[in-house]
Amino acid sequence: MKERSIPKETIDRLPLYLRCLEKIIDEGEVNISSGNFSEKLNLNSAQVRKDLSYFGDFGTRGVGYETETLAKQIRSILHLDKKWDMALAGAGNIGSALLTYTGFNEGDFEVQVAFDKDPDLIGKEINGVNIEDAEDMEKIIRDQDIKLGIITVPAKAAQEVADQMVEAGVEGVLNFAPTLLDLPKEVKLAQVDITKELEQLVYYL
Amino acid sequence: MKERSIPKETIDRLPLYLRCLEKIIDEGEVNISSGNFSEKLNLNSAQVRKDLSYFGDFGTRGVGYETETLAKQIRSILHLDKKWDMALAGAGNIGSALLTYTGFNEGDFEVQVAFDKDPDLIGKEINGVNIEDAEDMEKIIRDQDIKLGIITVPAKAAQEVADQMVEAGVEGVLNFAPTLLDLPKEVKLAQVDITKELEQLVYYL
DNA sequence: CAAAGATAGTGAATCAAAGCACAAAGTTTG
DNA sequence: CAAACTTTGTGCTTTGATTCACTATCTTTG
Repeated sequence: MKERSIPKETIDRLPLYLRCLEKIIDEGEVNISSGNFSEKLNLNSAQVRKDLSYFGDFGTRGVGYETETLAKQIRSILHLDKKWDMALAGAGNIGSALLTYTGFNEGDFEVQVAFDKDPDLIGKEINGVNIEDAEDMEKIIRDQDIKLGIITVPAKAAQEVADQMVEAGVEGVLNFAPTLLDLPKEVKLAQVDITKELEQLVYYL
Repeated sequence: MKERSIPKETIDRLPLYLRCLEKIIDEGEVNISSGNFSEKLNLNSAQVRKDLSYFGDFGTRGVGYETETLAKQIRSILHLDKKWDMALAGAGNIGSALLTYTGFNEGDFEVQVAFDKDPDLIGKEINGVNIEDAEDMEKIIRDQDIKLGIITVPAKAAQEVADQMVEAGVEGVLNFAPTLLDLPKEVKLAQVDITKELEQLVYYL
C-alpha cells in the first residue's frame, strides 16, 4: 500500500464491496478473489485491487481476500463501527416511508427523532419515532447531539431546514428535496433525486 | 455545434439545467448566460456551454440563452415531450410513498398501476392507483404497453420482478432495492440506493 | 520440495472529463 | 457607427480515473 489520494469513485464503490461481502459471508465463503468480486459487481478486477489497496494490503497473493476480515475493515473505513443517530425533517410521504424502512433502522443508522410543521402529525409516533414540532428542531438536535440529518420536506422549505440543521450541529445531510442546497463546505451532502433519475433514464430510451 | 460523443455526466446535468431554467422562467427571466447558470449550479461556465453545445448552438453571443426556448429544447432532448406511464412493483413503505409523491405524478411521469403479493393490499387503491396481484403483472404491463418499471420490493425479490418486467416489455427500470440487477443491456437501469448514500456520506465525517 | 498455478499489488499507458483561454459574433454606448 | 463590452462555441491543456501488464508472493501438486 502506497500513500495516494483516494478517488471519490472508490468511496462510491466501498458500500458495494461491503454489501457483496456480507452476502457471500452469509453463503459461507471464507475467501474472495478480486476476479470473483469483479464478476459479481461488473467491474475490472484491477480496479477492485486498486480500490482496496488505497486503505491497506488486505489480500494474500495466491489466495485473495478473507471475507470476514475485509468486511470489518471496510466497515471501519466507512465509519460504520459506530451507530449513527439521525434526525428526519418532514414526516410526509417519503419521510414516513423512511421511518418505517427497515433497511437501516435496525443496523448502522437509526432515526432518533422526526420533525414536522403539521399540527396533526406533531405528537404522533411512527414506528417508535416521535414526531416533534419543527419549531423545536434546533434545540432537540443539539441536545441529542445528532450529527446526521435527513431532509424530506418540500423543495421550497429545504434550504431553511438545512440551515437550521447546520446551526444545530449537523455535519452530514441526506437531502430528498429536488433542490441544490447551499451548505458550508465542512458539512457533507448526499442527494437523492428521484425525478432526476427518471429524467436521465428516459433519455436513453 | 460539432459531432462528438456525449459524456454521461452531461446527461446527468441536463435535468439540473432544466430545473434551474423552470425556476427562473417562473421568476420572469427571459435570458440566462452560462456564467449565471454556472453560479446557480456550482459548475464551471465552460462546462455549461460545452454541455449544451453537444445538442445544438442554442445561445446567442453577447446575450446568452433564451430561457423558454432552451427549456423546451432540453425537455425534447430528455424525451420529456411525452408523458411516461410507469408500473410500480411493491406497494410497501417506499412504494406507497411514491404513489402519493406529487413530484412526478402530475407531470411527465405517472404511475398507472401498482403490484403486490400481499392479499391485504391487492384490490386496494392508493392515490387513485389500483394495486393488482403481482401474478398478473406481466399481462397487465404488456396490455397497457408500459415501458417504465419501478421496483420497490425487498432485495431478495428484486431480480425476479425485474425479469418479469423485462419479459413484459419494460425498457427502463428504476430500482430502489439494494441489489445489483442483472438486465439485458438494451434495458436501462437507474438505481436509488439510500443506504449506500448514507454509508458514503459518513465516510467523510 | 521444486515446478506449476493462482492471485495481490502497482507503475505505466490509455481513456475520459473538466477547465482554460481565445476567436467569433453579437450588443451597448458615446 | 466605431469602440468597448458581453458572451458563446471550441481547440488545446490539464486533471483524474480506468485498464493493462508485469512482478512479487503465496498455495497446490506431483
